Amino acid sequence: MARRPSNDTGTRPVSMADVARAAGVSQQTVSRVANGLPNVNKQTRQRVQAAMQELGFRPSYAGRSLRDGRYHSVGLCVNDVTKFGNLSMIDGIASAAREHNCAITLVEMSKTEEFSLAEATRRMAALPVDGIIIGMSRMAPDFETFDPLPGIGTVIVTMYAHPRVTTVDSDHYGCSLLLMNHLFELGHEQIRYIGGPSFSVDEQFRRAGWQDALERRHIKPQTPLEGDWSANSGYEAGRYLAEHDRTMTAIYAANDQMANGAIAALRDSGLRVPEDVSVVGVDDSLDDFVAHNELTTVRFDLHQRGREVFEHAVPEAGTAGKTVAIRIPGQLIIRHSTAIPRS
Amino acid sequence: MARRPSNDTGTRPVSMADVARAAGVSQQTVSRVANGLPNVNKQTRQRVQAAMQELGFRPSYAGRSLRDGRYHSVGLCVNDVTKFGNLSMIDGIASAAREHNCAITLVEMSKTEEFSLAEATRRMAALPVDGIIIGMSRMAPDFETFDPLPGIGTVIVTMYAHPRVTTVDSDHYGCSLLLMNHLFELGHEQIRYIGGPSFSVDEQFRRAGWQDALERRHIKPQTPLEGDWSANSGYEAGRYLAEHDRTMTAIYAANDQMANGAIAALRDSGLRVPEDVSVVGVDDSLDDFVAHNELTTVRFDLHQRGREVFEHAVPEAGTAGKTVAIRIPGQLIIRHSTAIPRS
DNA sequence: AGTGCTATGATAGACGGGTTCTTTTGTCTA
DNA sequence: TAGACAAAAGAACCCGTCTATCATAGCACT
Repeated sequence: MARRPSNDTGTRPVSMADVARAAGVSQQTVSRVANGLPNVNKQTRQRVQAAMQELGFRPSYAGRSLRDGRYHSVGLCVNDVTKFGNLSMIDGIASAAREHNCAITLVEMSKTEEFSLAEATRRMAALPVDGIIIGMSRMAPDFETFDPLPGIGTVIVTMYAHPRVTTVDSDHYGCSLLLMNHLFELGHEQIRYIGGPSFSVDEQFRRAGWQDALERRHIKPQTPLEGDWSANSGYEAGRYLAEHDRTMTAIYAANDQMANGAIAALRDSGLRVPEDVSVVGVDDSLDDFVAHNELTTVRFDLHQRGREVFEHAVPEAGTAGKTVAIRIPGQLIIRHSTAIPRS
Repeated sequence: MARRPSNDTGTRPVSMADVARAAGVSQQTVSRVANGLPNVNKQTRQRVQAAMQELGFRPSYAGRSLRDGRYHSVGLCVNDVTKFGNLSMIDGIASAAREHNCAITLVEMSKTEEFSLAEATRRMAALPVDGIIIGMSRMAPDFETFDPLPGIGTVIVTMYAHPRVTTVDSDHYGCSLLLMNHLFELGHEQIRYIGGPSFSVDEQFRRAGWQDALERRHIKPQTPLEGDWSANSGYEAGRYLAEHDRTMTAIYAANDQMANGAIAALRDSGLRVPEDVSVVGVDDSLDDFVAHNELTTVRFDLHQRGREVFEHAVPEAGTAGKTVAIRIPGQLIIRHSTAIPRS
């Protein structure tokens, strides 16, 4: 096979040896100059620096990594970059990584194909990473049986706890309790739920929170509706509820986009928000897209989540070892889509 | 300094030599097994594979990269992951990279600090990348003087052409022409413009397209308004126009989010869309957030852009060399926010 | 017995940066 | 002028993978 040329005339990247030859010194002296070590004659140093400049020397990442066994990058595996959850994950982790002077090696799994933790780990492990982060937005078939690779920190971003892997996530269960308590305090009892697709882990926990909150108050949860996170699916669900449920006083939509659709549907059905029906969502994601955003929602601190994820995947100093499950609480943002129910 | 242990008891990753010792074979046999080469006895192969499994062997990325001189990863530098433009860039490039069995090494520059191409290149070059992609959403101070590093493919994602670097972008100028032609054909002439922040490169080209389209028809462009891409800024601009411009029959907002805000403002001002005023946007980004999205807009093929970017950054086979400037046209999506103007 | 094949080992080298040890050179002092 | 000492520079080797030889043993077939 065509190896890259090892002679001097080819396009092989410039190595320390090349610089040394050009400057008429040994390779170690070049190393000393490159790393700012002492014991180099001032003139020699300048000569070497000039040679570096001229040849366009840049140290080989591979050589350096091979030597010190670190890559200064953390692997992140997601299935679909564009989904709000994944995007916010990338953002949060990117800022945590930058604080540690670290890059992110991003692998997007096929959006269609079945997603297994073993496969994701296998692919990440073949890359230059000091830690592995896997976003598990839907339950992986091998979650229970999965064993992390020894010798490399692994974190799964999910609400599920795992006996052998640290998991971190925003508290998708707790956010429901925050919203439901807010609605309870206003006096709502008949609170319908519009959820995301049922395979979604976030959906499962948000829905469980809604259901548990009702049952704790001995209110029978009405059948939850299933959307696909989009505003249109929220609209359809809202329309259905407006026409079929005369007792409902509030809707909890599992994300802001569906909540926004639901609000439009209610208004198209002649119902006022919040006077007739209160609506809440989750994510606080509407601001850029909707003017005068009035939706009561829960905001997650995604940067904090990113930091937690990063620091458990790449344990800085002896922090390693214990497997934990971290749930980061959200913050209730009360706007004007919720009010005391009509009596 | 504390080197990682080179003995067998430490946490040093498992190497081929370790596997060879455990399986009682030579290192070459392990290599043959690892790479699926022939001429290995079936039983020996199994023994080696068992040893690999037990020790948890995975080939060293550094060692392999050092040898083959390739990293199978492409560097991507953006300033803010969450902005629509950057997100769509990551998405498009991720899918192109996956097709080439390649990862993305993502570096997010500080959102606040000044952004120079030299600095971005310097940081990317120290990472495991076969090519460098820089998203230049605002003009870099050193754009004119910038010289790409020799020996590594470099692509800047921007509308500006560069004499020594290949640049690729969606056609942010042409999209304006598409929309303006659509409005002209309907009979509009007084078309106001709501732009993004003026430092944005996308904004500069979208605005230039609007202005040129008008001037080609000998229509004097009215003062463009400046927003910040958000729906709220679009709302304010729309409100201002509704109150101050009685002759306007159409608004071109430089993205969908502002267009959505502008529509809300027009309706709050008692104007109908599209009967009284037509509104167009760019990006086709509303679908998830707004129910019954009726906005006429331009959609860009972001995956095609990603492919172009990727393939110029990592030229597969002798494609290298020529510096080009690629502009990928958008597609006009006509919905129901545009109509024949009131006479 | 000779030929040809397969399986494996031994050894070495390339790749590039960094560390350690050693040698050379230069300067200062007695 | 000799000895002490520090600065400067070089030589060797390691990290792990892969390949290129060459050697050797074993086996089957003619």
